Amino acid sequence: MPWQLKNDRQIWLQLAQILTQRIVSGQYAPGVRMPSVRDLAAEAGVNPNTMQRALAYLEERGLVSAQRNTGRYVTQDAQLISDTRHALAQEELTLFCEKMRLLGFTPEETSQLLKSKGESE
Amino acid sequence: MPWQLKNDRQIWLQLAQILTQRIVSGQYAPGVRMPSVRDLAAEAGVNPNTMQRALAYLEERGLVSAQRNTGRYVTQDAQLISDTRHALAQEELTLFCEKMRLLGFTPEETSQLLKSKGESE
DNA sequence: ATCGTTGTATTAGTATATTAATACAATAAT
DNA sequence: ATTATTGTATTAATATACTAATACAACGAT
Repeated sequence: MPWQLKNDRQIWLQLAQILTQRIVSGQYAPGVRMPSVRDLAAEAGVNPNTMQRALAYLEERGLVSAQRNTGRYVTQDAQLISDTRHALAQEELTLFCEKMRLLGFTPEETSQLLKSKGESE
Repeated sequence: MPWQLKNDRQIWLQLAQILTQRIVSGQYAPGVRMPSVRDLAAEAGVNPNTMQRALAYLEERGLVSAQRNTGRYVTQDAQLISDTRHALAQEELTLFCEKMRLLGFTPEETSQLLKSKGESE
């Protein structure tokens, strides 16, 4: 899975989002050890400090915890992961609907467009 | 309509997006004169240079055209406006679906969530 | 005991975004 | 003719993001 970073948003925010996605989607399973800060940074092509900031953000949310010398681990709290997943989905849903509304689409039209897109793939 | 600017993306990009939304949604009708750069900047609480950059972006797309001394006008090309509107909608749609996919939701689940949201409002 | 890896912290340097302060040419209004 | 407003351009200053280069303490592995 590539680290597709754009320059239109702060790098650490994008990193935090990608890391979170990997956790809630199960790509980083509960309880497993994550790659080291330096490895993740190298993989993503960013400075370790920037990756560290992203990881600190996840730590604030309880999604990961750092063991000072052995590494960093994904939380084992499946409920928290699930809650986070659904909260993020709702957030995306709300933002998407608002954008479509501002473009002049009704909720019905938006729903229809999404359905059409799904069927065409 | 407020100018709700965040600091997680470049200001001029946000301004350009809002201005575009106002045009494609008909809030700024085809052919009408827009407020001056300075007025728009004051209204949005940004520097005139920043607003100018956003407007230059719209001008590149042909959505507005500047009459050197009388002001700036929305294009009269209704087709261009319509095309832009649908292109932006498709773009939002694609981005949204991709984000939901990365969160671990299938297209069907995503479609269902959107439908539920619409019905609950 | 030594070495390497871990997370974390600090300081400085660089690049970029935004603001600030003007300036200018063109023209409509007076 | 003068004045005010228009879009546009320029230069400097400031704030912030990111990188770079280290350093340190803790601990497992050898």
